[in-house]
Amino acid sequence: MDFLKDIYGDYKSYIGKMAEISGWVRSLRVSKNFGFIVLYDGTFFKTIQIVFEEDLENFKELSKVTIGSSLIVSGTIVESPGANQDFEMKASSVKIINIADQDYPIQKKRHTLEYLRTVAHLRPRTNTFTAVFRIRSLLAFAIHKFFVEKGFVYVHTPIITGSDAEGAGEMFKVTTLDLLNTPLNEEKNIDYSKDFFGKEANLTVSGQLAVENFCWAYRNVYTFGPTFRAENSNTQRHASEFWMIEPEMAFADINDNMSVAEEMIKYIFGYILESAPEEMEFFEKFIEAGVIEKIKRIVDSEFKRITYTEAIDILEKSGEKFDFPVKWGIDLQTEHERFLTEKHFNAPVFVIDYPKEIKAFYMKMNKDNKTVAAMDLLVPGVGEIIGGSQREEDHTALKKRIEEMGLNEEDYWWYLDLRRFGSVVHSGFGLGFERLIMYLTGMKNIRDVIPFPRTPNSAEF
RNA sequence: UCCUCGGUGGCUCAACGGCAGAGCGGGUGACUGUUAAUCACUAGGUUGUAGGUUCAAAUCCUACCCGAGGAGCCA
Repeated sequence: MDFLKDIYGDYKSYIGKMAEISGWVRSLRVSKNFGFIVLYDGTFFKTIQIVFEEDLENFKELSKVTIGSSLIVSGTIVESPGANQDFEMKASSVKIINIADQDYPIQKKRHTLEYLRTVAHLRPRTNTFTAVFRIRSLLAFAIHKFFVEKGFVYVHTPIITGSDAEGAGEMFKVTTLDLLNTPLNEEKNIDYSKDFFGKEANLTVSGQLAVENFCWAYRNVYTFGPTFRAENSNTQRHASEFWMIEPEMAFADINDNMSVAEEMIKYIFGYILESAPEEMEFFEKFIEAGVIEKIKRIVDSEFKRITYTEAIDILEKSGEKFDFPVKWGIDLQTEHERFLTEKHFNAPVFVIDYPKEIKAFYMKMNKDNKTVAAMDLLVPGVGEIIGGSQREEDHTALKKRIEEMGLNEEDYWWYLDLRRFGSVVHSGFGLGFERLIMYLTGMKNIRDVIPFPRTPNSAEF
């Protein structure tokens, strides 16, 4: 068996030689005495054109195969007289493996992405999705490669968490209790001591608190896995199940944090440009004109770094009319973020040192006692792609913050312990894997970069 | 969750109170190099669901369901 990946790698050495290819029909055009089949074999983004003539014993049968059918084709690789391909295969025999039923939902025409979501089991066969999901795979590999090369240790933080205090959003409950007959305690609340884990359990919303513990063992660590948010958010950028990359570094402050984030983005983007040129060309042509140039510019550019206070200043002086008035202390709205990254800088920009009131309890208090060492990375088109911070490493200060935010100290006993046994300055961030894919490919909806997306009211497949 | 727009054949859409249509796809046939091939013929519909108004509803009204865009929450 020969593979398109290899043939495309050096097609000239195949010219005039026999080859055998197995794959699926993407398109078929037949005349009286000959026909063309466009075949993909899964190993490469590009397809091969099979030319077949009436001397084939199953010519009649073959000229009736449907889109999606599977074939094994033997023939000679020849230079193609056609304009759209350098080479093609002249078939000497074609074995029909399976003829797709004629109601195959993927047609030889453009479908809307919304329609393709309703046939998510079939959409990876289309050009768009075959490209998206190959990029997704390569990107995951590139992330591991980057961190491993830098000496980070990959930590598998739990998916089911006994902590309901990760502080990043609504959680999905994990239970084996009979929902029609839940045991109640004396206060008439659900008695979780009777549940599977003997306590309340949830799907994780973030691996951060867990991964921080491993910092004290390996210095530089990261977790990369699925996370879950039971938020009823219906946007192009949110899903109920998504993947996050969360590095955490000991002896690293917020500046080190930004440097690693920037280095990582550049590294993985460079990796994709190199390893998936065919897919990127496709996105350039059909999804977002200019996307390749956009990614190249990121790889070569210096990310901007401004403080929240400077950001507010820029927004106030911009003369722009915002729906939400700008004032020091507000949380930046989508329209503000977009203005900064798309209009003002037209580049990725780190915004740091946010007011403590609008950020999480574990973030390092700055000397001004008003702001914390938080950082968000904003990118054009997608908005917030990274959220991170330097962590509060002082035991007393962290306890105080937990109290101030009205949280329950007991829930954080092990997290607080880190600050008692060899505490150090440390920092980390969370990167939305899907948002990264969206930015790279130009795909506009998170549902179209997840194989089987989960969103409110939608868990088909 | 809120605001806006939409739901008509397998897909993409038209018809916007008065005969439910087109292109693509499917089927049948024609065609000696196609590239989303081309050409001819043909089958295919309880107009998202449930009510209501009307002589008459895809079209107007009400509720619900589903989808999209925007907002909030965030990654």
